[in-house]
Amino acid sequence: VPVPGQARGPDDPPAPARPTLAQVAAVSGVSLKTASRALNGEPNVAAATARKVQEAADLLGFRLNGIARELRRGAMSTLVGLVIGDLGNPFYARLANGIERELRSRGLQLITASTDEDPAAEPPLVNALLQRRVRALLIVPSSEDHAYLAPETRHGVPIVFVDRPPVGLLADAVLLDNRAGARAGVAHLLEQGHRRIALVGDYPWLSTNRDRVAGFGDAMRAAGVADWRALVHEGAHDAASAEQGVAELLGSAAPPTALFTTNNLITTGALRAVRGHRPPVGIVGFDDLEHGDLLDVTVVAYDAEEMGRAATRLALARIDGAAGPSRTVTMPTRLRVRGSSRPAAHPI
Amino acid sequence: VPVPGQARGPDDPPAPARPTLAQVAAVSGVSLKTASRALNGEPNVAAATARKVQEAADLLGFRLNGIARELRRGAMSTLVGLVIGDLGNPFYARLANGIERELRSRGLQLITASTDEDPAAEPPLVNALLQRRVRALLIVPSSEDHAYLAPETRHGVPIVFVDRPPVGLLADAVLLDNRAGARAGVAHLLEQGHRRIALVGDYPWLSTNRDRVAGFGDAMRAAGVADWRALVHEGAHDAASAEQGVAELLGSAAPPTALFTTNNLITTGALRAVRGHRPPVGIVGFDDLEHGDLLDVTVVAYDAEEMGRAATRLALARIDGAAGPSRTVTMPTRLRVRGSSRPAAHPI
DNA sequence: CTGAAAGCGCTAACAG
DNA sequence: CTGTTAGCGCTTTCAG
Repeated sequence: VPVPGQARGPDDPPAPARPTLAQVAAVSGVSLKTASRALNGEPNVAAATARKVQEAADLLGFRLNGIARELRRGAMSTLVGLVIGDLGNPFYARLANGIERELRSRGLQLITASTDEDPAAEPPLVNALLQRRVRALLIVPSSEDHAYLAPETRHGVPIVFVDRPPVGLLADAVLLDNRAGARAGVAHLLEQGHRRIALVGDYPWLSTNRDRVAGFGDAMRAAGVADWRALVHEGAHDAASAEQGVAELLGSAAPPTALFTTNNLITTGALRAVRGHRPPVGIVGFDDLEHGDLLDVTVVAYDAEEMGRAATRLALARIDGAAGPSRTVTMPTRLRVRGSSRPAAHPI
Repeated sequence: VPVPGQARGPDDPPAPARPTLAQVAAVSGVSLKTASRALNGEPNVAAATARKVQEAADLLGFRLNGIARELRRGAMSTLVGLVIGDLGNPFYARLANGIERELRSRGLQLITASTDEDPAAEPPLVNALLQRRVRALLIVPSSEDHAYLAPETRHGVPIVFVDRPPVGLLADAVLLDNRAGARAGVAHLLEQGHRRIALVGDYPWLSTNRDRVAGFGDAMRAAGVADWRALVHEGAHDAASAEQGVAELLGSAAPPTALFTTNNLITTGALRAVRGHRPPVGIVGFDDLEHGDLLDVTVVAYDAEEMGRAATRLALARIDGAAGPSRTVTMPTRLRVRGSSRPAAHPI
């Protein structure tokens, strides 16, 4: 219930201009600098003066202008920029969450820009963030060449790549051990007796996808499946296209007995497609799912939030002046075996 | 592969100070203002001059200082602030995604701050955002009194409340029809023959929870279940506590035959607790789940991303000068019936 | 303990 | 088409 007299809405008269420090100083009868000192809690201000200034500030509804302050203090904000695909993808959301948490502990704030995975959208967004003088930049790159960022690193803006490595640029990065993770997941399916394992993958130009396909190949070759390339089906980029792709695979002449899906969205689509299918189709997916336990699906898991934190720590270290060569942190994955990788119904 | 000579890393010598517009002007042999015009694509600049300036800028690695620009242009940024619980919750992530998309179409950028649902964390975060002179503020409030924001609305910063209404303040808001949604969900369970339906709820002081409990009461009373209050179990705030709570309920002397869970996290916990339980326990949950279709769970659904967009539109309208009384947009919910609300095994 | 002056990097007015 | 002057709101010298 709104408190009459205190509460008020957007219906009231237009905005009076915001009071400035000069006005606060005038009202409280001190100089600009004294007002500044008082409001910033600096020492060497008489208690009575400080109180007077504070009262004037409250009366006027004064709020320090952070833009002016930053300009004066050297045009460096307390903002850290993040460029990602889209926040709607749980992976990105968890990543952003980890980053935000780590930043918060340092009094920094996160500013997010989404590319929708459009490579052309990346440079303008990065540019907008740099223009805003972000303290550091975290990027899950969608573009294929990052040489355009070189002038920036030269001016001391730390840039950290997350999930996908930089191309044409040396920079800090936090990556996953995609190849080993995929290899372990596929090896597990092979151990269960599967041989005709189809890989359902994302766009082939994504480095993560390439590495996961490579891991798939490693495992298949090791198991003596020579024609594994014929089992690779790339090009899905969301749950819907993955679902359709898997449906087609299952309807083909020699359907796979198991699937290796290279990311969370594709796994979701695949799960939809195989629902109720007889005989059951084995599945191992890369990326943990929101409800992976309830869906009883075997996954190659890792801690996306920790990835975000690790990337942030790299950036913070650079902000703190850490020099030295660029570092790459590779995060491990862990095979989380659940019901979906059940023994093949019809081992060959 | 890094391109030698172009690529470089953080290992190189310390950051030369960033060049300013004055330096670009000096190098290209024009005045400050001409350089400004050229770089901003303003008219009335000779093509040759523009080129010269651009070259100097590229050479120096010049990047316009957005902070100085904003200060000069009136100390109003192109930032919109969002204060939410945490990005890790899929609901918040979807909301943020919708907001970000809507903002992007207007060239505005999103800055996010998480409270972790801690009421005390809210005011400082809001303050930090206002100090940064955000163009508008979107809040999913966790605090219980928003009178402290009154001075801000008076200075023309549009504030929009999302998901939960403001208290002690008149402001625009986008809310859900929680009560009707809950009523419909519970009515559906009643229609399936359930009578002993337990509500598993969040903290009782959350307005959304209160409204959903009220809707539960509406439906139960209408069905003649007088002692419905005894079936209300509030206080869960995450999946783990909900799981434990439900496990206890199911182990009690007179276990419920069905559950109404008041948000996504609680539904997840409940699903874990009832897994494999005999006889099966009916479930209707508020909030759609990431994999609701695969989990075959009946939910009271709504479009969280659209909620974010609607809230952003309200804010944009105010930015564009819309006056008038504060508006509240109430978004409808939709009962999405799936398998988990199966007929009661033992109707009373 | 307090104040006056200078200036962060840029753009808005006004001249030329 | 181009240049000069002023000043956004604040903090930082440097003097009292």
